[in-house]
Amino acid sequence: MRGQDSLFPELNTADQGASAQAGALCPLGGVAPEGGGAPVVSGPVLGYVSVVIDIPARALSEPFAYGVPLVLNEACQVGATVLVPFGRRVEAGYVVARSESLGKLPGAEGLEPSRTKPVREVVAAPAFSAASAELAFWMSREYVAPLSECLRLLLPPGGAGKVVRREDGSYVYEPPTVTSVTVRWVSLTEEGRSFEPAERAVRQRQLIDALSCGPVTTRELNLMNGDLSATIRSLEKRGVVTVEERRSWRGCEGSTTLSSANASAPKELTAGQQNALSAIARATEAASGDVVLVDGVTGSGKTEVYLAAIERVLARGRSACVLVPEISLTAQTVGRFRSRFGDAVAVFHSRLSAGERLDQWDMVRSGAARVVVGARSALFCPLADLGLIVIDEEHEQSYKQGSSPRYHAREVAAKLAQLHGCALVLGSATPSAEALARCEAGSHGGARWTRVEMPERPGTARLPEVIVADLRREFASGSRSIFSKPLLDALDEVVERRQKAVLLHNRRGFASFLMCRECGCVPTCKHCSTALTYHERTHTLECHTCGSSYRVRPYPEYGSACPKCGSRYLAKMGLGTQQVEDALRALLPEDVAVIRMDADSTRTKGAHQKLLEQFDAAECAVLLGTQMIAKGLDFPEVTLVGVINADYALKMPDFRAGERAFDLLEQVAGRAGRGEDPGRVIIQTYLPDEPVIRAVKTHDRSVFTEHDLGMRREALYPPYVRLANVLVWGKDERAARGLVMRIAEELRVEFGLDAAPMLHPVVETGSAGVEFSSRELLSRPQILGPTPCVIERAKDRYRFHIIVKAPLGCDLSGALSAAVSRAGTRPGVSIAVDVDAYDLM
DNA sequence: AGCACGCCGACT
DNA sequence: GTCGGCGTGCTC
Repeated sequence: MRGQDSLFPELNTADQGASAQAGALCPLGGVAPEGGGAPVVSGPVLGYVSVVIDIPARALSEPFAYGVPLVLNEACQVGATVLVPFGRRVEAGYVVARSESLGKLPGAEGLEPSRTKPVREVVAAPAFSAASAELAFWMSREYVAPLSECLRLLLPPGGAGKVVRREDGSYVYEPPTVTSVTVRWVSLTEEGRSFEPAERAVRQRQLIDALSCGPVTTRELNLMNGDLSATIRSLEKRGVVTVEERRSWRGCEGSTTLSSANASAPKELTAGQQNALSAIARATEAASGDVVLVDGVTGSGKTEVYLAAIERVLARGRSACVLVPEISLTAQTVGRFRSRFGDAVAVFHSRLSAGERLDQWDMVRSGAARVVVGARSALFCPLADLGLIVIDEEHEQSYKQGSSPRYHAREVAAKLAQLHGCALVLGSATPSAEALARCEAGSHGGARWTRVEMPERPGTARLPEVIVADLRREFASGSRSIFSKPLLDALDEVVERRQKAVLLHNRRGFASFLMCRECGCVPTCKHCSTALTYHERTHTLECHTCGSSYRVRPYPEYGSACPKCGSRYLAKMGLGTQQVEDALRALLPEDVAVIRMDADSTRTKGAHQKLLEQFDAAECAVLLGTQMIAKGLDFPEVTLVGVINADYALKMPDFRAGERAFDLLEQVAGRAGRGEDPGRVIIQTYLPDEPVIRAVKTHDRSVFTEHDLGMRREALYPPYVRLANVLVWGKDERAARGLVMRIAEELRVEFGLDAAPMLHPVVETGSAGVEFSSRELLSRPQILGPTPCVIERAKDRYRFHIIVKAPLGCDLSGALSAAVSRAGTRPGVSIAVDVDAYDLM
């Protein structure tokens, strides 16, 4: 049974469903002719509801109207899950609106009441509010996604449950299997406090002692003292203790020894922090979804600003939602919120089990938790009276969902803030071009966007010195080492002074792969057109697209052979973290701890935290890792940060690569010099003249942003245009190609384009920035493609896409939706529409 | 999604 | 003549 049953006792279960059906048959009469063996009753009706059928199909993305039978009057509320007759079947659906008359239900205005069928059964209590339903409608339209998919985001974790048809033609609803759990708590009664056990009653003594500081669970008692259940029972009978069954709230435990997880309020805020707080206060006053971008250098105390702002919101009896990128959602981050707000904090992240998630969600719904800290999906949990939304590291890619509904948390949060009339706070040391452009403009989508700067670190901490190590010069001088001279010297110094260092080895997009030295081929997957990555431990080539695995060995191992020409000379390319680790161990004295943090070493639960605690506890240590170490770590003893090779991040084929590289370098640089001792950053690169590198070196973001924005303006990329990606894939190449052509054609019709894209040269007049004398600005939408995707084939499906660029004010979603629905469907061919796409491959 | 309706080819 | 292919349209 679900935990929510206590809230909704009259509902649910297969038996009740069947009896409700049988009961409904007799008194009301008017049995409909058929309906999947499920007689439909038309009887007195207490108004109508809009129901979204829980089938994620484009064709079903509009709600259907149903009557509310007398018996379901109370239960049939917005947010409830219901079973409804649908065609000759019965389906689950979600109530999104209710009204006394059909005319007042949106979308059902002209509907004949007699064509309406009654709701059959209510199977789950309301999970979302009318305001949340409105958000789902907006998302469905904005992201061209089925409404049911958007509504599912709002359901309690554990999912939607499903409708099963029985042999006899009847239907039953099977609720999700995640259940709540209760724990038995033992406590001393008032009389029990003065109870003195007999001298020889050792067990009773133990029990009383264990309970002296407050209630303890039976599980814990038995664990610490051996089986005490008999003792508990006898003392309960004598009125000394009571046993109480209480709901267990999983996902709340988990402490950390990390000192930085403690977040007692500082005595004094910096000028920047106070400034930010008053901007947030103004946005809150305005109550119209205003946005404040807190643009603060790493270590400037953004988290303290969030905490203080949340404190104010809680004091007014409202709640707050904090989004944090998945990778930095660690014990450290959560600890800071818990140490400030205690049990009022609920947490959502992907590492929680289904049960933990359900309990955290119920804590929010019950009102016990009024602060939520989580990944992007935390936006959809049922916080009542939302007073503030915070998005930390606003520029992070992970805020864009990669599967339908492909929403961006920043945009959804902005909409949510408007719906609730609360403020949205975006925090970043390296804000996205989108956020900066909106603040520059002053408003967006009817809300004010304000940027506040926090250029100073609190206390004595200073921004670290950044040294760029030119690898070309290192190479020219004959060095073949992973570490340049400046980095070697700096490492020596750290060891000598018994301090700590962080080394970033970001090899994303450049994992090891094999290459044949005779024919130059790089082995690719049979089912996909991607290069296979080489895994050292298992001697396998693995496809990261479909997961296929091929046994192979690189030269000089016996049995190595090129799959194409059979040559034995398969060379390993690329440098793994493990190799860097080996080199470090060889280099450093034995008493220096080398801790490696990457996807491999953090696979098991809690490994991430354990490694960080090791680093924290060590006297002198080097932490080596992939980008997961770049964010959020706060260790004052770190005085050196090294980047093994910055170029991997710089040279990705993506218009946001620069932004991401800048963020990564700026973030990892921010790990240095957070304490008393000054920090130093050494960046190794073959491209020292890149604006990204120059900007990090000089601590002057404008060096990068001016270059980046100029590039985006010229090449027509966001924030100057809106971008969408339409993906079409299928096993049958011709069918997929045919459909993508059809969609492109319909898009041209929609935008009134003939063939070639239209560009309008705009001459800049009277503005200060005369950098671009003649700017090419988009005046009409542009359609690029259709073309085969960069990954032409994945999991045996042929993939095509269309990229659409549209002027900022254009109704891109509407056009895409219309074009896709007119183009229709083909069997075995799938379509994904990605509005404001991040991944253009 | 799933199911009916509907309009053309090859089978008892 | 009927059985059956899957294209099109509808489900409150």
